[in-house]
Parts: sequence; structure tokens; C-alpha cells
Amino acid sequence: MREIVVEVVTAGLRRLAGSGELPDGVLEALPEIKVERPREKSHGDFSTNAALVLARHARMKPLDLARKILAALPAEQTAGISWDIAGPGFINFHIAPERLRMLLGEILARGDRYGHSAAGGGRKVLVEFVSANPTGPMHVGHGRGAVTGDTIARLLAATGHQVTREYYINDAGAQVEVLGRSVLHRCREIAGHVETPPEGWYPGEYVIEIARALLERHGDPASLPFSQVVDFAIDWVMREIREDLETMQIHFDQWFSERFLHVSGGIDRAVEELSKNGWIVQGVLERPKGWDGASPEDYDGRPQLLFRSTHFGDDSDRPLKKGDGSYTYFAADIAYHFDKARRGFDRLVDVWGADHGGYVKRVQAALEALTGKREILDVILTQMVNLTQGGKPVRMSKRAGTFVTLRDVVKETGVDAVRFWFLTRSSGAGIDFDLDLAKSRTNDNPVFYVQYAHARVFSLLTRLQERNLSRDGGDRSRLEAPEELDLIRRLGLFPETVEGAALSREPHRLTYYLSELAAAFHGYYNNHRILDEDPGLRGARLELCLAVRQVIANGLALLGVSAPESM
RNA sequence: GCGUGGUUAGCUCAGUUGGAUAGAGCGUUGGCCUCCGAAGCCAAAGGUCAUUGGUUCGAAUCCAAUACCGCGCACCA
Repeated sequence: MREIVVEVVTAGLRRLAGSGELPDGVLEALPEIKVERPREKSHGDFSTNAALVLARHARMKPLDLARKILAALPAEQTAGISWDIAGPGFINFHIAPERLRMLLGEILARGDRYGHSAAGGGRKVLVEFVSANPTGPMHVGHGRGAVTGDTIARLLAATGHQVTREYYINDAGAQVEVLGRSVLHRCREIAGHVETPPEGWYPGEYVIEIARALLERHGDPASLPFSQVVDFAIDWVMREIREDLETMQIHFDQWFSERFLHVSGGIDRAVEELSKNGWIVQGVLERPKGWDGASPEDYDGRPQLLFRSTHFGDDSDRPLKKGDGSYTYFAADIAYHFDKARRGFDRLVDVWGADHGGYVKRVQAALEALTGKREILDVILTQMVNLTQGGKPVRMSKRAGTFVTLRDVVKETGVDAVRFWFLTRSSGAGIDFDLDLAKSRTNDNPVFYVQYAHARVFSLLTRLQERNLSRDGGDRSRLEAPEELDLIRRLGLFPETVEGAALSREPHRLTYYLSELAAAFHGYYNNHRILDEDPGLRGARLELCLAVRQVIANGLALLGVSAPESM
């Protein structure tokens, strides 16, 4: 619906420019010219600032220019559209009810494709998310990243992008070895030995389960190579993670192993590539500046292999090798992102926890050094999730091994609640997730509120059948109530909302839209009788309700949330 | 100290990438079931958009300082 107005305005401007009434080159200012939705209803359905933006270039008063623009609009495309000039020179467009109502037919005809578009032009996008370490079960923070990444992927796919979902498995390095040692410790414990646990071990209950499984499968692990113990543990944890993700309706296309980068020489190649361009030096980092806490005491000031990321705006150069000569995590990450870039994606999206925020600059620096393109990567940081119950915080302590896992929360509240709730805030804002509220069946709970609106439409169809009423013979022109036209306008907003959410990687825009649409529907429903005696009115109102249902269903599908027929 | 996210109604947060008179939910107060699902709806009250400057036709939005809050700060992932 928006495109119609955009086309009309640009056609008018081109005609003016063509006839010499606008100076040459004025149309280059086109990006600044916007067709937008006015906040104030009396300002119509759309408005454009064209006259304001162009007034100076054209050396005309905005109001005079606005009149000229209106005179140049192509008459053949403006049926059902009226306009006026307001304020300092805004041009407001009003869509006539007849034209609005046509949208209902379009929505029902396009069905579950309504809201989808080709805006992305088939561009290839890689969305990397979750990437939780294979050292323990996913917690709620991972869950938020998982839902955010998956929904961004769904939005991109719906707007004409070719999307790949990828999970980066950190199966190399010290952490997984600690996991292996923790499992061995538990094995010996089960065998009756009492020993002090290994340094920095994972005390969680799940490690005991892994130990039991290992004993059952291989007997005494003392006879096994340590690497096999590690592999067994990683496989066990990853199996759990995959299960959780499946439950959450999240399906990955690729699982990318960090270890593969080490053994395949991928890191060597990336480092060599950097080196070739002079971005690597042997140097000494400055002693870390002390901040409030104690400064690290074990700074040794030794020369090491450094990536000169400061050249690309990072705060400090970054080491690529540890004291023992093995590569740092960052070195592997450089190689990983280099690999991504070389796979021919137009765009990379990474979803990380906010605690990794310090990494953004250095990864972007590496990408710029390797490919010359910095903007290719978008990093979305998700803030903390605070679990509460009845308003009081639920204690989570990973150190004590008593944290609440994502699985527990999903079991308690259901996938729909978790997915929707995690998308009710912009990713930059923290979320309070209340277990009691997420389960409640009242309008305090946005998930049920939206799903309820969907179910209500189905309930209407059931009543219709019970009473042996027909839904045919509707007369759309009977939809005259302000609430009805308002609902249709909201439905017309859906495609723009999806596109905006996709391009800005802000899924929460969609949850807000759906909550508002549901609210408008509930209000309408409470004040108007849908199943009216008059078949003309009844049919038209039913069509409106069915269109609302379709849009809610499409929106929920993009969020990965179910649209129940009854609740 | 550096970086980063944030600061909008009593609380939790939106604000469509710079538009016209600042929005929602919760909470508070008061209303609505003979009627399609009250699992819902309607109404009222509630604001120095942290502060100060700047950019321009126009700023909650962009820039610069300042003040608080969260997160991160060699050789972990």
C-alpha cells in the first residue's frame, strides 16, 4: 500500500524535473525525501516531506513547491487517493475507504505469503548465533540469543534474502579439556575415590551424567586416550544443545567446528594473509592499565605475535598466540570470519551476548584487514535475561552448579512464551522474564493476548456453523466504522513492519506490532457484533476478522510462535 | 582509566533510522457480561525525553562534553 504512494510521488517529481520546473540534479536529493506514516491520524495515511526538502534547491517557498508537486501527480494512478498541504509544507495523502477495503481481498488471496517480499533481492546472508560453548547445557541467556538469531533469520528469509544459519562450535582449547578432566574426576568419584577436583572444573550435575554414560559405554576411562574422553563429552553436550534447539523450533544449516580451523590449517592461512599485508608484528603489549580492581599481576611483557588492529580502530593490538605457542581464541575467530567472507556472503550477522561486546571492534578490524569491507558484518549484542518468579529474582549460580537451564524454563512455560517474551524488548535492553507471568492466561501476558485474538476468530467460525449461518454475500462497503477502517490500515502496515524489522535486525518491532494489532482487534470485537443478522454486514466483518487472523498467523510464524485455533 | 550498551509516565519499556500535539503495558481510580470466548473492553489521572551546548526549516532521535547505571577490559572461550 505504501509503494502506491511512493510511486505516485516520485512520478510527480520526475515529471517536474523533466519539464524543467526543478533545477537539474535535484532528484539526487531523493534519499532524503520520505514517504512516511504520520503519527497524527488527521494527517492522513501517508505524508511526504518532499516540498520541505527540495524547497531550498528549487529556490521556492515550500508551500508553493508543494502545490506544483501536487499538480504534477499522475492522475491515472491516484484513484481513491486524496491529498492536502499542511503545516510548513507537508503533503498528506488520504486513502479512501474503497481503496483500503481492497486490501482485505489481497491479504486473503496471498494467504501466508502476505507480508513477505523480495526486498532483499536474493542477497546471501549468513546468520551466526547461539554458538554456546560445548561445555554445559544452555542457559536462558543463550536462549535469548538463539531466539533473536533465529527470528532475524526468519525475517531475512521472508524479505527475499538467501539465509544460512550457522553455529560455531568452540570444540578446541582449554575449556573442553577442562570438561574432559571434570568428567574423569566424576568417573573416579563414581568408582569410590575421593580426590580434589581439577582446577577450574565444571561441577554441574550434567558432568556426572556424562561420566555415567562414559563408564557404561567404555568401561574404565583410564584405558582411553584423553582426547577420546573430551570428544565423548563434547558429543554428549552438543546432543543436548541440539535437542534444546529443536524444541525451540530452531534448525541450523551448518555446524562449524573451531577445531577444524586448527587442524585444516585455516588459521595459518588467515594469519599468513594478514602477514602478507603487513598487519602482523612481533611486539610487546603495554602493561594493562589498572582499573578499579587489581591489575593483572602475571603480565610478563614478553614479545608476542600481534595483529595490528589499532590501525582499524581497535583500542589495542591483539595477540594471536599464547605463551605455549598455540593460537588464541581470537586467532581462530579471525580465521572463522575470513572463511565466512570467502564463502561469498553479501552480509554477515553475528548474534553475541553483551559480555562479548569487547570483541566487536577487533573482529571488524580483522575483516577489514582481510577483505577491505568492514560494513559486511553486523554484530547484534543481546543483554541479560533476569529470571523472576512472582516478581522475585530466581537465583542462578553457575559456579555452584545450580543454574536454571533453558530446558527447565521451556518445560515450565512452553516454547511459545519463551520465544515471544525474549522478543518483547530490543536486544540492547535487559529483560525480566517472570515464570509465573509467562504461564498466566491473562492480558498481562502478551503471548496469550495475541494468541487469544487468533483463537477468537476461529471461535467465530465455530459459532457460525452452529447457527447455520452463511459467510457469503458480504458487502465490503458496509465496513464503515472507524474501528474497521483502523484495523484495515493496521493490516496494511504489516509488510512495512516486517521489512523494517528485517533490515534493522530488530525482531521486537514485530512483537509490538502484533500486540497492537491484537489490542485493536479485541477492542473491535467487544464493541461490534461480527455475526450480525444482516448477511451483507456479517460477511464483510467476517472477511475482516479472517484477514486479521491471517496477519496474526503470519506474524507469529515469523516469530516461531504457534497460532492456536483454540486455547 | 579505556571501550561499549543504556538514561523517556510511579514500575517495565516502545518511539518506524531527523518530522507535525510524546506512546503502550503494568499499577492506581472509575465504568462494561440477557449479547459471537469478561482469557476481554472503555475512560481518567500520570512527562523539564538525565544535564548543558551545537548542527537546521524541524531534535527524544544526529554531534560534543558532563552525570549516574550495566557489561567488558593482555597471553580464557
